[in-house]
Amino acid sequence: MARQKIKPAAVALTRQRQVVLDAVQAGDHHPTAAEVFDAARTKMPGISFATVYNSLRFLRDEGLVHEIKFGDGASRYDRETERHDHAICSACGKLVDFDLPGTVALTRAAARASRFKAASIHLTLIGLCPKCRDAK
Amino acid sequence: MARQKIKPAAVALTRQRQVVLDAVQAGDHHPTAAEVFDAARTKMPGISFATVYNSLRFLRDEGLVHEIKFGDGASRYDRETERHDHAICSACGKLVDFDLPGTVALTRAAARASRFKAASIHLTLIGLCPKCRDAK
DNA sequence: TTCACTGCAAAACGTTTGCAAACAG
DNA sequence: CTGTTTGCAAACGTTTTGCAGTGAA
Repeated sequence: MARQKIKPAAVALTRQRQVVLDAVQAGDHHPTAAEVFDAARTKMPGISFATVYNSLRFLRDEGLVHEIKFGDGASRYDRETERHDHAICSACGKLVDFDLPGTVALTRAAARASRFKAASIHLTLIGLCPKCRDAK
Repeated sequence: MARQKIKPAAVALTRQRQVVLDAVQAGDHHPTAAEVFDAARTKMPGISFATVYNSLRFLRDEGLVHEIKFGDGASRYDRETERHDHAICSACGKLVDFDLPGTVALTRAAARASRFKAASIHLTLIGLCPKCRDAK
């Protein structure tokens, strides 16, 4: 299968993996695997479900995409791979990334309270997105 | 099916639901549904998988237990129903509850950063539990 | 009789895997 | 030729559901 480079010194990706990566990186959509599959299909009609899953796993392991797992069913995939936080709208389900300042101190406080040696911290806010807040 | 009260003015529970509730409340184990099923079976050998699941959903909806969903497979059930945070050991998988002081201010900061109207905030620390930290 | 709950088996869901064929190097 | 990746279908683990039967009021 043909490979292509994205950039010099970047990982070489197969066409399938490139298509999957593009699907995740298009928009700040946080698509599920099924949505990635649909998007990938429009670019490469023959691509299979298994390949999309395998590719997503590969890209996640390579650090090229971020997998977000909330309890609510399917994993979502995020083009943002740096540490960040999430907010979910309880009305419309919208998921947005945001960055909370001061997470270093927060992590230290959480480590103290839990008596764990902290590696990372995940913070999720449940609430109403601006649109749903205004709609009320 | 026989019912029994836990306390005056508390919800009346069927025997099955009581057994499931007991299984969750025994220890700070954070059992999965499958573990609750096993524990419930020792007290009531005939109880079915479906009934355990239905009971857990019922108890969760009634606010008697707390369901914790991390991405890693099965839901865990927590006897602690008040707001609190979780720490997971990346080495042994141990899950502990803890309480971070100052979450009101934290929620406000997260709401500001995300532009959401906050309802609740969930914080999870990944790291090493005391035992695994010492074992290194 | 009425209504909720149980138990069983089957379905549903998201995800992973076994395997043969296709491909790249 | 050798190792990797694909595509298909089938399997997996978790959870829910359809439905007949049981129990409580």
